[in-house]
Amino acid sequence: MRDLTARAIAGCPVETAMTVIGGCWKLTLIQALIDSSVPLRYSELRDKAGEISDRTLTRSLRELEADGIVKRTVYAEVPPRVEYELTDIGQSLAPIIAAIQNWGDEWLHSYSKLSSPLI
Amino acid sequence: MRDLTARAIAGCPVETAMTVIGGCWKLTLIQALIDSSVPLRYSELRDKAGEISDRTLTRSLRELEADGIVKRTVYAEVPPRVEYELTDIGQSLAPIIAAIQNWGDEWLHSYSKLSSPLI
DNA sequence: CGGTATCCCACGGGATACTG
DNA sequence: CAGTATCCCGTGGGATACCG
Repeated sequence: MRDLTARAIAGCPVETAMTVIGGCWKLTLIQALIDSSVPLRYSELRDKAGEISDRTLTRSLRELEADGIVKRTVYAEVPPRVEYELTDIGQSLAPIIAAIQNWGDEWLHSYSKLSSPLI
Repeated sequence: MRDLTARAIAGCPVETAMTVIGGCWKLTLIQALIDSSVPLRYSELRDKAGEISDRTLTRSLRELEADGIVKRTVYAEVPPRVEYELTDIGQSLAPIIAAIQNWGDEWLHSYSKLSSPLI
């Protein structure tokens, strides 16, 4: 990827967005938080996301936190509890994700028509 | 990335879309074709995209073609001429790209407020 | 003009094991 | 419970050189 800070941020907002929400899991995690509308714990996110590995889940969440998309709250309890929720700017991704989702459906239909059946 | 065929296509349309339009250059190329509204030649796309390498440009275009997003037309002339244009499903990405672009702008503003100035 | 070929690197992501 | 640590691999993308 072209240097995210120099090119994406200075030049093209599309690339900025793709950098921030890029990586296959991030939209999935954001979607999970949108769906729940209430803060989710680490293990809840892991369950909802599917087959994500702990390492990838942690890294994705930390990047989303660093980019201001999610808010991470640690409760000093035993056993430990950590909750994740969307920030305002994170919430504002909802319509985009919905649009991408619809387009993905459309694409799938048109694609399966013009080529041999998938799988 | 989780196997694009098995998981993305079978499961989640968001991942399907991200697979098809993923990679940092694809949206940029699609955007260029949307902006022009007339077929573009290879060299025109290269100029509009910015600093893309030939190899990456060719590969991206071929993938977009394989996924039914762009149509590639070769004219048997000397010197050779190849034109690229969006398919219908490719055109339908326009609102999504616009949405992503707006979000990228928004994010940039909110982000530069909550952290130290970029660059 | 519109590509290929070859080589190389960075990084997202998985697997496994371990911990405060 | 919510992670870290370590290792490994596939792929996107750049650099350079060459071709019909």
